[in-house]
Amino acid sequence: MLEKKQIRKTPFRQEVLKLFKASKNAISLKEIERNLTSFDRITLYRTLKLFIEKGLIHEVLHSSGKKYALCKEQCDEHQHQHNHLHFHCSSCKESFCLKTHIQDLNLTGYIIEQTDLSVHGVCKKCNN
Amino acid sequence: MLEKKQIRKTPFRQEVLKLFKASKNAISLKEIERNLTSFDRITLYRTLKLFIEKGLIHEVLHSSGKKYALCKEQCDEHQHQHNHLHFHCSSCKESFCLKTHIQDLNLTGYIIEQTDLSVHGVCKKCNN
DNA sequence: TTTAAAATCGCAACAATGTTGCATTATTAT
DNA sequence: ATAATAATGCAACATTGTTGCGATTTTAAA
Ligand SMILES: [Zn+2]
Ligand SMILES: [Zn+2]
Ligand SMILES: [Zn+2]
Ligand SMILES: [Zn+2]
Repeated sequence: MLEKKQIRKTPFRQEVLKLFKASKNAISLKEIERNLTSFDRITLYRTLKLFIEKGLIHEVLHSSGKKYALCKEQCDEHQHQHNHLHFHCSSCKESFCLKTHIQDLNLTGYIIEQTDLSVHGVCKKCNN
Repeated sequence: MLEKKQIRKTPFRQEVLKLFKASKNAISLKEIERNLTSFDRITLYRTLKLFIEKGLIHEVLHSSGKKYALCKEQCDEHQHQHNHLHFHCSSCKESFCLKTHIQDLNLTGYIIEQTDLSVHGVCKKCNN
């Protein structure tokens, strides 16, 4: 998986990737740090930056901070192509990547490279 | 305008609001700081926080940092209700609030409180 | 296998932004 | 005018982002 994205395989990167694979939802920097046996802050920073650049993970933006999640689509070093939305639950604070289709946006004259749809509310589980 | 949003009128807040009124697009913290005659970092931080809480301005999220823009809709202390998208131009680095209609999202079981659509690309002006 | 090149890592150092407490000052209502 | 209330300015600290550089590790070549 790392090789496929042209990322050199190292023990630390494998551990970080393993963490992402085990995470159902997007995870914050703190959550990542908590779940690593040991880590260097800067190395982790550069690892995440590289993973993003290579199209392995993508950022999930939120007013209170960033989260990160594996890319499910065909993202690469040139572009992130996501057609899913990010749902932020105000109750459990989780951020989900949900499949959806964003309509064609009527933006004549603009070149659209990437769209990100962020939705805030209460998720299925918390709405029971 | 401040009174309408139940924000106490002070010289500093008036100057910040004036800045927002004069800005066509969303502005970053640095841009705000650059355009104030003098400022205290913490007071500015709290002013922006208050303006957001009271529904006077809204955050415009971007991977490289936040920007802020006046709310054009009927936002208040309870909720921000935006139906526009944020276009981030990779050329001029400006962030525009553009009017659009977001389709009904097929999210059965979820409670939707707020949606934010962020689009990255090249704006009209830079695409000439 | 040995060696050289290239990339990664770990640390220091610093920048930017976010956040709280508290004493002082300004605003508002009585 | 006075008292209550809120805003301000400062110190202090937390979090995250970012770069440089030497040491270490990985990869490729000889
Ligand atoms: Zn992606
Ligand atoms: Zn996602
Ligand atoms: Zn708003
Ligand atoms: Zn906007």
